Amino acid sequence: MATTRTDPLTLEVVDLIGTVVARYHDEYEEVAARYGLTGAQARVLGLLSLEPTAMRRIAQKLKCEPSNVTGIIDRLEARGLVERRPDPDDRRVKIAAATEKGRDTARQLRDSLRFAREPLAELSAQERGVLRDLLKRMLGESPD
Amino acid sequence: MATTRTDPLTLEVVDLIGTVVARYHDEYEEVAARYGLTGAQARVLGLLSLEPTAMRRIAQKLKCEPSNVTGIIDRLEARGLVERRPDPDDRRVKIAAATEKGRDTARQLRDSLRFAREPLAELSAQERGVLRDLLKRMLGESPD
DNA sequence: TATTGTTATACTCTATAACTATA
DNA sequence: TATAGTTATAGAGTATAACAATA
Repeated sequence: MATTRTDPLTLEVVDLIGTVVARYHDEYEEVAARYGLTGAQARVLGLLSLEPTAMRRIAQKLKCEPSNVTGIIDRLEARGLVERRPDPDDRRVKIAAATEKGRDTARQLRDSLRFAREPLAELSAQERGVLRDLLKRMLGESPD
Repeated sequence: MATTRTDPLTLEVVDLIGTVVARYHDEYEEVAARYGLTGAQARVLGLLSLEPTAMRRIAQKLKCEPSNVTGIIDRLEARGLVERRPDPDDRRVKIAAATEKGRDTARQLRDSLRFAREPLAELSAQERGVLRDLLKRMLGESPD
């Protein structure tokens, strides 16, 4: 394989992306904490606010072991943000679903995440379009 | 304050940035694990490979409490990657420094982080320049 | 037999509070 | 008295292994 040269420009962009990642992550944790949630809890609640999901599938999306999901859902359920439902097709499966309160919280949380939105306001529509296209090409085609 | 409109293009870019953040984070953890390090340990080792740093300053850079740094440095020190040195100017202060083995590991680790480099190879030099400028404007002027 | 979710265990990261040795 | 680092403690996320219920 061809060695990727690391010219100064590439290194600068890599560094900028690192900064974006750090800032995004910090803000996500901070906003989650504002709602009394950990980052992992906020991510799961965000997932479930889109659609009810089986425990095992949640683990896949989080890239962690299924055993960990039990505790995260336990804590969200204890606060009335999530509930476990049986799967009518397979009695082994439990489906976690956001309650109405959970969906409310998820929406507020999403609205509070200004990071990726306010800085973008600095850019014109055309520039945002360019940024979109460049990011898309960086990320390549990898539908999850 | 003016409400930030969230037009479809902005939302798309926000989503793309979220994907970049997730992928970057996952790869960082995975590469660290390949060297038997946790993400936090790898980040600290990376810092110390650039310059020896007092415990308190490490906590500031990690945005965590100083008490946590003790354990992280303990574990890195137990593996011979880091050492504690006294500060000649203030006997309360301990300065953590990467050993030669630690600097080696940090360099290998850095070289293994292909994420932000290989995808950029998809872009021309001019496009990387555009991306750099857009990211810089997004991030604004905030020297750490 | 294989799979789903859970439990039990151990490790790391995290914040808080109390302690020590310096300043 | 204030500060740097540590220790003690508790909560949370993580992986691994073993288990019950179901397929």
